Amino acid sequence: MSDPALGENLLFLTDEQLRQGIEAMFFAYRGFTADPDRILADMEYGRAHHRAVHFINRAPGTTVNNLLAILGVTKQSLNRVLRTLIEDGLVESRVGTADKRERHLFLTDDGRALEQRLSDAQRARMRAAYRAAGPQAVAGFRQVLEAMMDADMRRRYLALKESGA
Amino acid sequence: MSDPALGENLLFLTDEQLRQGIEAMFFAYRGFTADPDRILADMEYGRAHHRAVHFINRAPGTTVNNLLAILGVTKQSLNRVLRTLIEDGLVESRVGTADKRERHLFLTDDGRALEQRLSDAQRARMRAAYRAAGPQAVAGFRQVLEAMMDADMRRRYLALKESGA
DNA sequence: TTGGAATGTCAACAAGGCTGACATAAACTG
DNA sequence: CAGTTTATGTCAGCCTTGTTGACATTCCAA
Repeated sequence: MSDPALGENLLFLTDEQLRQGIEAMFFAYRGFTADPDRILADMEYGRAHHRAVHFINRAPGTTVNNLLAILGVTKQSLNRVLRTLIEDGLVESRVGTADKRERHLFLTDDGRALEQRLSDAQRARMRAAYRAAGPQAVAGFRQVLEAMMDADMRRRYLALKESGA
Repeated sequence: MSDPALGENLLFLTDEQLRQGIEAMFFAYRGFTADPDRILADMEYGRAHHRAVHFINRAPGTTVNNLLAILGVTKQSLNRVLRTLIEDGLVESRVGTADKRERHLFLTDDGRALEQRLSDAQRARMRAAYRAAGPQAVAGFRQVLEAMMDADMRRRYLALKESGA
């Protein structure tokens, strides 16, 4: 188990190392969501609205079904969130041209403004963490996260990554 | 912004890189919680129970107040969870000896059994991700996560890490 | 003895998940 | 064309897990 005479050094796979990684994920995710959460707490919105706005901004014109798959929630849950965002004029829903059953989602100017506020806050923390850890650590960070995803989520993540840059 | 003639290569700090990191965190955290969630779904328990059981196992005899601070929830929320765990015989609450106001929390044999099931599942995914990414990536992963935490959470995380190994 | 700390409990509420059932319109298929 | 499937929306209700506020108990410490 802890025999250092292995052909390869596998000490990073001990239960204790894994547990530390698990706890690091837990505490880090709290920090990750803390700043946008603080902004949203002053509004009638929550984390679910943030996620919707983020991915609509990321893929303008996305359909409801696509957003559903990315977010991994039910249409009822998403619809509740989208309805308020549309009512409040942050999101616009346009009937599809090719397929009129589909609704294509876009951020309005107000929606983009909110998205900016939220992602500025979240990126600021991310940037500080990246800068503190350095480019090599960041590469490792991304590798481990990708390996941790479910296969279908990894596909979606990689597709977004491609489309972005 | 994207001038490659900088003294240091800071391309890993572009908004696009940061956004990819943000999305990686989102998708990876879903994977991170998926396996324990599946186990808990078959019981009357949720993710909050998992967290409580995890940290009681990690620091046996911890007080309610300490657990409160680690989990970052209100005592009412935690109490609801603890009550069911105690009623179901998974957690034991012992009145403190030095300070009889305090309750010290311990897992029972049944509690340890559940903790094992949950952490085995979570560690299995973590182990696969670690193995796929390799030790150097894991080191970077941990560095970035630590830098992402709030300062007080980082203190708690490091204290746990010390105590563990 | 009195004030404050640690804990527990009751009540009420909100966000955001979920399921099930049903409606509508559009597209597809035989 | 008739029937089925798909995409979406909506209503109703439920669960978990977070919140606040109020109040009781117990006990330590000044």
